[in-house]
Amino acid sequence: MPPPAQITRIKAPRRTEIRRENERLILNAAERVFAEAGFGGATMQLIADLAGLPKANLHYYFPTKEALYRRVVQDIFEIWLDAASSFDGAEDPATGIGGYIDAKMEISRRHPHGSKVWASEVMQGAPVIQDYLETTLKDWTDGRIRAIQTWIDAGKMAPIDPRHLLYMLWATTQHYADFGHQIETLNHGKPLTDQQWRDAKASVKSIILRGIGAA
Amino acid sequence: MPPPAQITRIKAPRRTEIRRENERLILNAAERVFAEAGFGGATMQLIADLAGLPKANLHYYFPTKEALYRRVVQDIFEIWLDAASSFDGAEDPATGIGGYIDAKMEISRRHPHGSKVWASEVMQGAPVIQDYLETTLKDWTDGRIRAIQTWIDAGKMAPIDPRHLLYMLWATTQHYADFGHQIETLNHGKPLTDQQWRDAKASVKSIILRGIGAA
DNA sequence: CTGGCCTTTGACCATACGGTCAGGAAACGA
DNA sequence: TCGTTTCCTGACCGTATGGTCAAAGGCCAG
Repeated sequence: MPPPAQITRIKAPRRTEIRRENERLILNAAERVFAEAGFGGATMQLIADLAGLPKANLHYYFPTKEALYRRVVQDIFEIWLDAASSFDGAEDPATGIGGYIDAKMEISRRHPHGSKVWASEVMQGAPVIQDYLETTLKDWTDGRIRAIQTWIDAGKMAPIDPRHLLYMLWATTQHYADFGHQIETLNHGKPLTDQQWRDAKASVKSIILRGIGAA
Repeated sequence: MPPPAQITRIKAPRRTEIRRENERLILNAAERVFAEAGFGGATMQLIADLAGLPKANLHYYFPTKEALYRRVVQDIFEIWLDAASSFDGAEDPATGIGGYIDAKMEISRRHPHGSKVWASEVMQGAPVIQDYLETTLKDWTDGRIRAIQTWIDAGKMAPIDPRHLLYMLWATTQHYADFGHQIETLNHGKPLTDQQWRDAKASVKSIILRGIGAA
């Protein structure tokens, strides 16, 4: 019979510094490798090398490759959902949707690997995050559809099907991350400059806002 | 020294019926498996099972997994480029771009697996078709940009950056294939009906054509 | 200093994968 | 029918991968 260890255990985790640091290291490496090789093509050895840790150490922090992958996808999903704040509380579609486009374009720029992992996961039928699609994403989507419908009913924008508008917003903004390599190739092999990113945002906003009659 | 066999060899391939049929079988299976598992996650065994052939038979027609994959990607690229015909010879943007949207949406519907394979390939840095991006795709893109610019100069549409317009067209239309699973999940788990596909096409065309001032 | 926990890691294992090959079966022209 | 080419396939092989483990190393409270 062990002594009453609960008292000690109940305390906040004692020394999470090393753990936090190493998990961050591993997750960063994993995000990149999963994005560049897909789940099936990624190897724990590759992730370990990129993180600068021995492979066995990865399994100390994440029991399986699947667990690590799941965590990467979840992290991205969080970031992605947070962009919704731009949407909420906006009086008119130009502000709400324009802000959403800006936010999602910024995510595509800052987290291109994450976006790719997400895209791969969904393309393959969402084997690990199907439940998220059915619950969180569905609720989120329903909410925004209602918001858009309110704008339409108030005559603030044209009567567009809100669902297809959302798909267009997702597709267009994420394209700059997921197909960044193609865009870079068509840009003389160079990444977009600050100015080019501004142009991209402006072009997207211009077309869509005018397209929904909210310009 | 062998007898002069060249005379026989020079003839058109004698019996291609079986070969053609089996290659088609294999390519169809491969397209699906590569789409659903990615290159790294796909196995020759899986493709063989889906094609209804023993694994060794695949290697008779396609020497390596890479060769098979390359062929799948090339086939998709062909189909994808052919949609350009809608673009060409159109007098005004509504016809040209509208037709292009219709054509690409139809491809997303008919070849969702191919679109996914293409997307994965590009997302992973186009390791096998980088040369296509730099040559064929670049030329194709430059040509369409000129066509769009002509429309702009003729006052037939608003002065949008043609490049970003193209990206939006690609992103939006391919989204219905690449993220088809997500769309299906948000559609009560059911694939889009004929009517819903018509609505999707109409919505996309409506927003974009109005967005570029060509409605 | 010391005891206990967290962390690290090289060595190891079972499995699954891409690919090979030899020998046989069809298919076809003559 | 015969000879030649194409096609088929079970058995096999080397390798790489995800994961395990036990022993060592480090860190901190008491």
